[in-house]
Amino acid sequence: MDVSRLTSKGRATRARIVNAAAEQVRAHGLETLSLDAVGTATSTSRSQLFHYFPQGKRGLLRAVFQHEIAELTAAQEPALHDLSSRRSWEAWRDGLSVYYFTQGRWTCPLTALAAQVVATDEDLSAWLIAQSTTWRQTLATGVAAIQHRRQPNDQDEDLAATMICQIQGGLIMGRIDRSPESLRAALRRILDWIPAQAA
Amino acid sequence: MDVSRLTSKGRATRARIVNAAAEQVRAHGLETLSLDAVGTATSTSRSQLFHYFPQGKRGLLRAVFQHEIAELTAAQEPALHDLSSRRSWEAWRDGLSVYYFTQGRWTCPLTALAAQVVATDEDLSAWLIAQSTTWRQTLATGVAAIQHRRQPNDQDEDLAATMICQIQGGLIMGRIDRSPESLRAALRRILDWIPAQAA
DNA sequence: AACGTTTTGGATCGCACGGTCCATTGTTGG
DNA sequence: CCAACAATGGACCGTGCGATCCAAAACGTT
Repeated sequence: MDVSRLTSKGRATRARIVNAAAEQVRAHGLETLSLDAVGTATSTSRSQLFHYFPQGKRGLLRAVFQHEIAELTAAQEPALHDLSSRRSWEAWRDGLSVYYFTQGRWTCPLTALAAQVVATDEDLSAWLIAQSTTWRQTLATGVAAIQHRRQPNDQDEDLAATMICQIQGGLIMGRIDRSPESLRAALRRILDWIPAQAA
Repeated sequence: MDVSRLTSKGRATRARIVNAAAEQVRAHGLETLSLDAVGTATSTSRSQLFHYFPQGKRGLLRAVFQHEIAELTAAQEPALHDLSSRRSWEAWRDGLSVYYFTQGRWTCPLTALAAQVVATDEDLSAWLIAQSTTWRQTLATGVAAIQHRRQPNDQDEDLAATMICQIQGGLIMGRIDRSPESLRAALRRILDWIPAQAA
């Protein structure tokens, strides 16, 4: 689908579809996402869906993931790209907190969903790997930056990975026992690992 | 299904079905688990499956989860119930390592699967919550024990939760980027958090 | 106004898959 | 040896759902 060829009306419809699909996924997961339901929710017909997403459900799913990850990334800006001070790290963490706790995003197992699709969609899988790698490297750069180093070393990478794992673990455990506490705890202690800023 | 009424032959068939289902889930996830596939793999007919699992797919799934969690628990024994020494903690961690890294269990997102079913099966969900709570409490007791205390306090609980989150995060991230490295790293540093044994 | 393109409606197909049912074969205990 | 019950085979059904297709309406452009 060549998005640039779309009329503004078309773009709006497409966005409506993506939003509705994302909402349904957030609420009920991937398995129960049905094209019919999306159509009903958006008052669009079958042909529209396949018009905007020639790859069908798979294409729609890709759009949903892009949508969600874009929001996750946006929530961390602008701190994410200047993690050289403690204050900046705190801003980053607060951004994440807002993202996860407003509109109940902590129940949205984005990563768990990702773990599902990697088995069935090779392209999407590659894109997701790239995204997660970028995230980790950005954080690692931040860990290096607060120590006045420009290039992250292996230890920084490891620490960045730890932080991400901590968040993801908190998300998924919270999903299981239906409490935001694990995620909250994870975010509470996530800055404990990073070394204090050198004077 | 009253298991005690089963003939030894019947028990064997039932076990075969559960094993095959567990294997398929491990390999391809929940979504694609089909009763036909299980039947083919085990050379059993439709009626057998519904004979042993009157609740159908849902019942089969419950059995699969029980099966998997039993193995996870067994892998941590006997250390899990005497975590009063550093050596014991190491034995525990090594047990987990063996469990996850032999027969490629690190790709089996047990918890991610659990996160899926909690939405659809209330009973199974409750059971899973109980399991995870028990696990956390057992670890918390261990954290208290190595400090010569009998009762875990909130801090011990928190630490136990952290360890579990770390493992789960490592599992799911590894599933996404298709590398056992995150889990390996998580297990490598998991004992760093627990306080040194008092002299 | 006229033509090409985009957007929309909706009927229809095909099929995978969970579940039901009935009949047949095996097994066990009195 | 013979009931009673368990174990097995396999046809059959309903349906949810992704996908295809044929048009028709709306829109923009000259």
